[in-house]
Amino acid sequence: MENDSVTKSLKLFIVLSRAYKAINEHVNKVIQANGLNPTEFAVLELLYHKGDQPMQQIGGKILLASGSITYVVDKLEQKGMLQRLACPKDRRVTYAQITDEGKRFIQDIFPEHAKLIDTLMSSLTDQEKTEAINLLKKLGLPAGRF
Amino acid sequence: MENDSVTKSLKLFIVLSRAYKAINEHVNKVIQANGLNPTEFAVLELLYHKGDQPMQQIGGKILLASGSITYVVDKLEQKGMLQRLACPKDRRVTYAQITDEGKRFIQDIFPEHAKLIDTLMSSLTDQEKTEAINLLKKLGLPAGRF
DNA sequence: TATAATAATTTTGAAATCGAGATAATTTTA
DNA sequence: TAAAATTATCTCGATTTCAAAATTATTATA
Repeated sequence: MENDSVTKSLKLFIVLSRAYKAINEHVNKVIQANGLNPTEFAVLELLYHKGDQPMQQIGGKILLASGSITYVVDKLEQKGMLQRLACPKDRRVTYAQITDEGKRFIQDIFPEHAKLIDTLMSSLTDQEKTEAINLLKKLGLPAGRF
Repeated sequence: MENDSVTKSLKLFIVLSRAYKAINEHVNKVIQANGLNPTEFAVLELLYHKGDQPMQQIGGKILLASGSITYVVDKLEQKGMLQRLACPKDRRVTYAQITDEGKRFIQDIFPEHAKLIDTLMSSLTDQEKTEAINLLKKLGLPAGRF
């Protein structure tokens, strides 16, 4: 049938959404139980693993509007998890930098976070995870560029 | 390495999130360009494809808090896309039913919606889509049950 | 049959997100 | 150099969402 391709794409869209939501629901619960919301966690983890970031960049990586970045960074600053740092070279730019308290938080949380994700993924073998990673890369990279 | 499994799970979580968000971003844009938000579209599509639903059930299928269902159903009702229907057997229950206008809307939109998704998925062959569907099913179903 | 427990929906107030516009700084162009 | 365009951040108002409590209806229990 000629529209089999479309039908299959729709099916893939549905299972992709379900898998993402099912896993995320659990992950978010644990994050929220630790006093942050998913966006705050995403920002903090970004700073922890990738170092200081201009506010701008954060929006691009976490997929967040500029107004929302200001809001989330405010929240994390109030909680003592990060601090703003003026860029000496370009006075329009503000860096967000994780504090020692923020680092401790991530260090405390991350093992549990990683373990939960591994558990949620345990229905796949390592081989299948590799296949899924490759397929999803092939799917996600071009879609992000459209 | 013993923690390779965890590392791989984390990697899979990241590419899954990216693929989902990249695709969804585009899909949502088209939906919003047609005057509904993604949640409203999800509810309407559910009613179109699965028939009348008690408000309750909608929340379970779309993953939405009960207060939000009331809000979204109000919105769709104001737009003439659905109507509330009292359940004769149990007066606590209200069904949501898509109207003719709602049906026309979905019929108008759906081909474009499906085509967009097919385009966004076009980096995979049909064979790869089938593999991805199977892997994501295997991943999502158990994760949903935890 | 009362009473209590459960269930479905709605209301309410707070939090999160967006988009558009404002402000300030930098870069490009004439 | 001066004006215009671009860039980064922030502010503001509106929308969407959630969580908890309120309301109404049903079912189970004493």
